[in-house]
Amino acid sequence: MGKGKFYITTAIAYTSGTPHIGNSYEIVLADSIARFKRKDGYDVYFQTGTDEHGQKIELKAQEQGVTPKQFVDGVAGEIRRICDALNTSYDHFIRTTDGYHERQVQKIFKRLYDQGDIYKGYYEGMYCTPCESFWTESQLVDGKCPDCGREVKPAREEAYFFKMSKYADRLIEYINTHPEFIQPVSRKNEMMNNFLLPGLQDLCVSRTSYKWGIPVDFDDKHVVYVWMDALTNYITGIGYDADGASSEQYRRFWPADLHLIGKDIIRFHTIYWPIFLMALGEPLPKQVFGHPWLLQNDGKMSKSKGNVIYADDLIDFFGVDAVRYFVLHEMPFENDGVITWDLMVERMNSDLANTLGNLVNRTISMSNKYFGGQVENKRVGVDADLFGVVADTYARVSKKMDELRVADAITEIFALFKRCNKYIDETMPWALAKDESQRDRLATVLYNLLNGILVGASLLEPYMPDTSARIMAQINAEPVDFAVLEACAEQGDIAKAAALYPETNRVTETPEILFARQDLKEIIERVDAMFEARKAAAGAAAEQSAAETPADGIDIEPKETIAYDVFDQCQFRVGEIIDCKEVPKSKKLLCSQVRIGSEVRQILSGIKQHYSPEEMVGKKVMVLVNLQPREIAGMTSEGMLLCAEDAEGRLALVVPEREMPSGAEIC
RNA sequence: CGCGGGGUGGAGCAGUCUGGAAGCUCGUCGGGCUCAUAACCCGAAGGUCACAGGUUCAAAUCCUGUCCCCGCUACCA
Repeated sequence: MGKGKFYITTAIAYTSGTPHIGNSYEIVLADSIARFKRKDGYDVYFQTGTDEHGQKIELKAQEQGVTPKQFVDGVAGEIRRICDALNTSYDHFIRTTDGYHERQVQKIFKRLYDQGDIYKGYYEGMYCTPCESFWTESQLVDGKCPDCGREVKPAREEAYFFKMSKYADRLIEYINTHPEFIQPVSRKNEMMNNFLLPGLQDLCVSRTSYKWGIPVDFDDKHVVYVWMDALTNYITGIGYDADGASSEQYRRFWPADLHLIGKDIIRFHTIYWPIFLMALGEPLPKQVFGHPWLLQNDGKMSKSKGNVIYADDLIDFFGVDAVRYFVLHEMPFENDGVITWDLMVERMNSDLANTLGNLVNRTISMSNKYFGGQVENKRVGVDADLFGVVADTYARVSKKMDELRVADAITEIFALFKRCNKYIDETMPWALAKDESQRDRLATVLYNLLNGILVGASLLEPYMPDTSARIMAQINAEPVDFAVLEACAEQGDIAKAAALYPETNRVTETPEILFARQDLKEIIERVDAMFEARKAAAGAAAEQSAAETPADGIDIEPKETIAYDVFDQCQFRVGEIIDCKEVPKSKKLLCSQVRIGSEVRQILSGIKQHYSPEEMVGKKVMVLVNLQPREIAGMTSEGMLLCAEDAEGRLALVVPEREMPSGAEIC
């Protein structure tokens, strides 16, 4: 009876900040698949969790003045709460700071080192000493550090590397013989052409530049590279042991049947992860699906604007199931989907309230009105078309789910509800009710509707579990087992599919509204109010943090001490801005004409967000005049205007404290 | 500037791989119905499938070139 096991994972969420609705989409998608597979007879294991190491988190924690662990505890808790709020049915929530995971990562690293797949070498690149950063040739700007613009020099640093090249051929072979491995297939060629076929470079799998990671236990200067740490969650979470003492659960569920991930991290999951597994001698996951993104359309999302949409907001406005319906329905297979309040309201009203909610409501009303809530199947009349749809929908949905086309699967279910609505108009129960001789036909019609709703609501359970349960309560029935629907479909037993509703049951006397229609104008007003409040809160927080800044100012990274003659090489003069324009293609640049003594120079500055061209004109400012001219955004800049910058990145031009002529030397 | 994704009736999309009568949802207009959440059902209008060439009996679909839009990135002297 069982169909075997099904192990599904989401990517583990990076705990650098609270996820917005676009990030939360993945868990809902995974949940709908997990729930479908469970109902479909599989032994499902569904894992999600959080990825909690790395430099970025170390920095964020530092900024907030807490330890990295305190920081990730907060964010991970929040992420888990959101997963729960979205009613997702994960079996295990793994954190990469969990003890069992960290121990296994260390063991795995040691084992790969012992067997020669990981070797100690040197990371070589261009190094910027003040920034403490390595850069690749392609990242350099004019051969200089892209961050600070200073000289970089070749440097090498001890690091551990993984011999990717050793396994590349085997991976190419695997990908070629398993066309279903990378989904959508369009991604497969990208990986092959860009990484595998040109030749895989060995991967640097340790870091010494930060501490917040899993230490390499035999060389504790190093921490394990975050991706190696993160990817292994898929096996450590179900009991893998690098020394061969893996759990029974691991032996049952590995390899994973589906890794659900965002399209941006396909490379890690289809190249590095399989190769790590090969090195460990473990089988490869059966399928990796890189799903598209759910984007927010109405203006750029940003915390300072206060218009980021979180899962919580949508749940407040529309309820969990409407949110689940929306994100699943709006996400096509290969292209990014869009989320707007207009679209939410439209889906809510036309699909959930009108098509589904109203169907259930009118059917129950009529059942009560004409038969006191208990409808027998009198089997009078011919309703082949309706029966065909009822009997067929499971197969259609199932096929779409096999292709991971969840949005299309839901559409199939709603096609059934639409067919039921049409059936009401075709049969006109209210007309039948006026003719006593049609009483059995009337009962048949209502029975068929209840049966159609039963089947549709049963199929809806994986996507909208609460709604499914609410419909069941209203029609007083248990969800139909998928095995029954499958059997009907396979045997072409339409008669059975048309008689699944228990006719001795009585529907509720007081049908509640499943989904209330929403007024777009009202929603928009509430949304605006919410965003305004948030914006104000963000502003207040910023002010408070500014107020908290000590009166004696801010601290910055000190530079090396320099000799006087180094300073003396720089020539600063007072310049008067006589004209200023925006650089059209740039978000940051203003182009000023600056009179310095008798000459006029063109100077570009990244201060568009702080000064308008109008207010620039007439200012006398401090100019570094003997800087080598440079092309920026297609224009020449002959010098540099000097600014002070505060902790929030606000800029202020440096001007002479009392009136000075243009061209005066600053020394 | 680099990389990626797109341009199909008013809006959002499918169809493009494997050429063969241009489809879905929403909106609009007209009609029907009154069981129901001003809901439901039917019908209509509306598209030179971004543009220009080419291949073909036949192109939204294949080939070549061009334009435009979006995301990331770069530009902060």
